[in-house]
Amino acid sequence: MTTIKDIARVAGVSVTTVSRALNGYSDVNEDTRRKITEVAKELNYSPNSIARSLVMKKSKTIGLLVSGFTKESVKDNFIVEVLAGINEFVSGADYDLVLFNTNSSKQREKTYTQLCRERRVDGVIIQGIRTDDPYLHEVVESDIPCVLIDIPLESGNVSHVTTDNVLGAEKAVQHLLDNGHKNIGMINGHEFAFVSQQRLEGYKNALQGAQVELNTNYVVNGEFTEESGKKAANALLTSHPEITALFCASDLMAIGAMGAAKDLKLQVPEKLSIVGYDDILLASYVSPKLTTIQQNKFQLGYEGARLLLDLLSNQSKTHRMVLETKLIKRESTNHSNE
Amino acid sequence: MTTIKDIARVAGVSVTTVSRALNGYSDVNEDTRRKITEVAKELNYSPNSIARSLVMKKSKTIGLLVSGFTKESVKDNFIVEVLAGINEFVSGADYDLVLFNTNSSKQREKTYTQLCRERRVDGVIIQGIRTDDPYLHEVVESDIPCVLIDIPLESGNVSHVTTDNVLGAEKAVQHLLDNGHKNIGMINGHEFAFVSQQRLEGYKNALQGAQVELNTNYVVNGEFTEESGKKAANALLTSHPEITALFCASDLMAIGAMGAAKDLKLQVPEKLSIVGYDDILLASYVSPKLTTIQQNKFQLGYEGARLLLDLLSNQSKTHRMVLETKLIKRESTNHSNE
DNA sequence: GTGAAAGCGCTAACAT
DNA sequence: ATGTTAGCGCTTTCAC
Repeated sequence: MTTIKDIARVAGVSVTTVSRALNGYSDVNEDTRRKITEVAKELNYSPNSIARSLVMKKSKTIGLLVSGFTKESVKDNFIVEVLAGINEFVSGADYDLVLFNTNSSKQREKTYTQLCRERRVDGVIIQGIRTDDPYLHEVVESDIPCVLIDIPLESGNVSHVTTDNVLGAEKAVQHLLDNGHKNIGMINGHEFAFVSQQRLEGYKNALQGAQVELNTNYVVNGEFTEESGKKAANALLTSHPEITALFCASDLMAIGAMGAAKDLKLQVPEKLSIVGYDDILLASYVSPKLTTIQQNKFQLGYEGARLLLDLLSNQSKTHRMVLETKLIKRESTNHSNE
Repeated sequence: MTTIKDIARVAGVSVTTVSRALNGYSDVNEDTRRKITEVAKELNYSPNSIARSLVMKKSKTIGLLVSGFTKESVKDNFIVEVLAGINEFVSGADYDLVLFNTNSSKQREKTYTQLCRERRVDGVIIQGIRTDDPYLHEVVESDIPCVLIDIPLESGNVSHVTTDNVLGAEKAVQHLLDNGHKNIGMINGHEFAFVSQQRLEGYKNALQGAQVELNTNYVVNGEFTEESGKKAANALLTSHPEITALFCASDLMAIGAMGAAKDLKLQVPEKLSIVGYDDILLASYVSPKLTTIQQNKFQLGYEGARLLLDLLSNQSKTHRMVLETKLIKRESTNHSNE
């Protein structure tokens, strides 16, 4: 591997000059620069970013802490889409991404903070980590600049991006109410996700706005997965046959609920309306196609990356970004027959 | 940020001793080691992997060159699953992954080789790159250890992992033949993927084995996408109404073909049998559910990572790994009515 | 406009 | 068992 030292020798100049020439400084003679560039090409030189990082104390990398690159959780393409958004923004800014092994099958010995500090990432984007994860709080409270996705925390060096979950859930339930439904069940996610609380709040808001009394038995928790949604729906529909509509806090759970309805011989949407949340790819492929609340996952990643880079350049105007959601009416909801 | 120098000062030893103590060398007094570990913890020390990489000339990172983290190509979860497999294997071996910006929207100025050399990745895994990509050949011919996924090239420092595409395609077509189909069309991928050639070969083999004459007009190319599959199927079925079965080189194209069949009022599987390739998530959610050739994407990534680490440790027994595929019979294929 | 020298944080001979 | 020293490849004062 050739170094600037080699170039310096061949070009007959000092390493300082080589460094400056290659980095485009203005105080170097154009002839010298040309010569140096030429020699660099000749020797097939590649700058050593590691050496540079060491002296500059910046690695030009941003860490990615996602739980979900496991075999199981591939079903919602949520992560990939967010990643695509991050990648898109970051690639314009000459940063690379390092993917941390959050979900090692081996016993995890290092905390997220350690991971970040050892690799000397300039910042980190965190997604899909449960709020009861102790490592999460450690990294948030550390001095590492971080952006949280769907976790509403802020401070000097932490920003977050999320969608308006309260309003999103409200839209979903309002849509059901508009269709004449009164007995509306909710299948929420687990309690260790902020979005769960928020979507529950939206559910309550909508009912209240329509003067429909809240029946707490109508709300059950799943785990955001298809299987858990199916189980929850089954339990709910069996014990409360008067329910004519279901709002699910994720599309995957909604799809599970559709399965439960099928088992119970409840036609969707004739006998049971279902609205999901997320608008994952699957939503428009299942039949009936799922009515859902769309959130722009790509944008979530894109804006998250933007917030982080703002943080890194100290030009952070805001530490918080809330994106809009949209109701996508498809085939799984219908007028109530009651 | 505290350094081993700080630790050395506080503990009253030299930096060498600190280094050796922290790295678990045996030639250090246990009392000294205890003292040093203690001070390290006290000072909240994190080793600087960048400094270490510089001197060790190993970065303990492996690069990931995938084309497909774009907004559009999120549909098949192929990439994520492979990634999950890579991540799983690599995490057991204390390597981190760096994701390169292959598909920058900005004009790409650096070749893959440059990307890898600058970051000093120890090796690279390449996936989803078209065979006509000039950068691909450059990196393969470079001295960077690399593993190719679904690109059958080998040399001293390049291995590859793939599935048995010839046999896979053969199984698919054989299944159709077994069901009495004679006029079997094929929607292949584009010519810049090795798998396309191989699957075509499998198609031909199966026909030949059944003494069915090859009609080259029955084979058309798509782009592996749903839209292209739809278009290709439409053209094929319109110009050759005698076709009763379709073998598609990807599930996405098969789903597109199902759309085309619907438009043409051809019932699947009653009037038209369709078999796909990949077994992506969508395959079991569309209706009718898609009969397809399953390939284990997770394993593809897992074994790819293994091959790379073998390469890096010079213990590479083999540079080639071919995984088996499996026919998954679902609802999109049926006996021919002819 | 260019160079000499110091130093980023670490490891690894080579002493002792 | 521990310390001294050099050096990985680069950037950056500071001097000329």
